[in-house]
Amino acid sequence: MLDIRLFRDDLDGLKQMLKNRGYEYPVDKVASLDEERRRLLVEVEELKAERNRGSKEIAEAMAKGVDASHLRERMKNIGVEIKELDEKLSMIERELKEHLLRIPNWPHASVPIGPDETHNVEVRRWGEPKDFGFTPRPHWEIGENLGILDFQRGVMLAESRFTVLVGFGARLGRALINFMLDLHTKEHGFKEIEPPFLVNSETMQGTGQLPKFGEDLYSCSGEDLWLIPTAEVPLTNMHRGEILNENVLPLYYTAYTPCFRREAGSHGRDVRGMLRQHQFDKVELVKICTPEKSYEELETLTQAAEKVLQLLELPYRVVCLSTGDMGFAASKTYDIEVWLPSQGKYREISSCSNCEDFQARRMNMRYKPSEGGKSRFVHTLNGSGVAIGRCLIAIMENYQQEDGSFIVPKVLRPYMGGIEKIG
RNA sequence: GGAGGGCUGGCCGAGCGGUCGAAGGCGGCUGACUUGAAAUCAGUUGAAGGGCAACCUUCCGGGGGUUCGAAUCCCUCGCCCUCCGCCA
Repeated sequence: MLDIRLFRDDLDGLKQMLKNRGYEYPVDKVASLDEERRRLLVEVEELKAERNRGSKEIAEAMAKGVDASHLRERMKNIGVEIKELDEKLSMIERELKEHLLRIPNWPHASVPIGPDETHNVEVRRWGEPKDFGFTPRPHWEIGENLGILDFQRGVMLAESRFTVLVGFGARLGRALINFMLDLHTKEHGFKEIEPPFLVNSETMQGTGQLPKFGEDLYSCSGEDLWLIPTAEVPLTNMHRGEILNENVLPLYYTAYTPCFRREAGSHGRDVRGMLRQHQFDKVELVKICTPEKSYEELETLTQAAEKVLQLLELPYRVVCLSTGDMGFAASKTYDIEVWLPSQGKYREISSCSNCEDFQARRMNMRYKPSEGGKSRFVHTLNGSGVAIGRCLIAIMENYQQEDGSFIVPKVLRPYMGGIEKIG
């Protein structure tokens, strides 16, 4: 949620910002609603002040035994007026809030301006794509041949975009989860959390999934519960509505959770294999910090995610998303893209964002500065550290051998009972 | 699912329909004492919105109602606790 003051002070800047993001929004309407709101507020507050004075007078008159019926009559009329204005006001406030909840975050000045992913800027590369000496197979071939990925049964049990991991496939997934959680808790200072996988709509609104993106979520019929599309949702909402002491900041949280996404807008994309699933595992990283530190924290958050790929010895690159490619809640996002030999492309495996105070404002999550003064909104950041399924794909493809087997990365072997090769 | 009890400021906790944003305590902050700290004493300390400001308004789980006036009375929803039932 943006600060309503932006609609008063920088309406033109706001319009340009939305244009950069490829959004259309009637911001003039929002600005005039805000004006209307303030006009009504002044009006109704004056009446309330009068009623408060009048009520006090009535109390005093009654104490003295003086008749106050004429005053009561007048206050009664004012009461009716107040009620009407209050109703009008709360309608406008609801409408205003509804608008604010649907307007995306303001990108940071350092974000490249452009309509889509073609304007993303590569920041750095790590590792060298391997020269195989044979045509590398896609992960679905490797996985099916080894009997560790079962796509048919995924469809049979659920529907398309569900996969069953079998035997060493399942075990490798579990190894990756443990490896990543150990790394982030032991080396990067994150606290491990196991949050609910279903959350209520207020929580979904806090991070920005609702009200605008409900069609991307799975919900439970007859209950106000939604399946989380990422652990970012429960982790970031951990302190919703709280005023934190500055000395507890920054907070670093990590969690393994499954993630559930309808993938409503991606029919026909990545249908083959398990690159894009309705359910996938992920280890997530979340930071809650002061505004002064958040961009520094974004760099170290991204580096923490990169460390996973470095230890797994998977080639990757980091790109800074352009205004048109960024998510709704983000001010700045780095995507980490891992090399997929079968596609000859780098593909997203992690997305690290600074949301500044956009989510904090929705969640009303603030901190009390140590040096005193008014409480301020915290900044929130999140990043995948990293997606398990896509990591599994990257390992199978980058470590594949000509005979159809693949090598287990060294750092994972302790988690795999010492197994060095699958197949 | 059944029965009962509760929800008040950062935390704990009192509160008669009017002078209650709310006693008291803890915590925080400031000062005194101290070489410093602790202890002690004194003072101070909620949030949001509107306004240049003085100031005004709102907030006692959410919503609604009664009333000139609601933390206080009524209705409703939510959550928490205790007991019973069921259960990994």
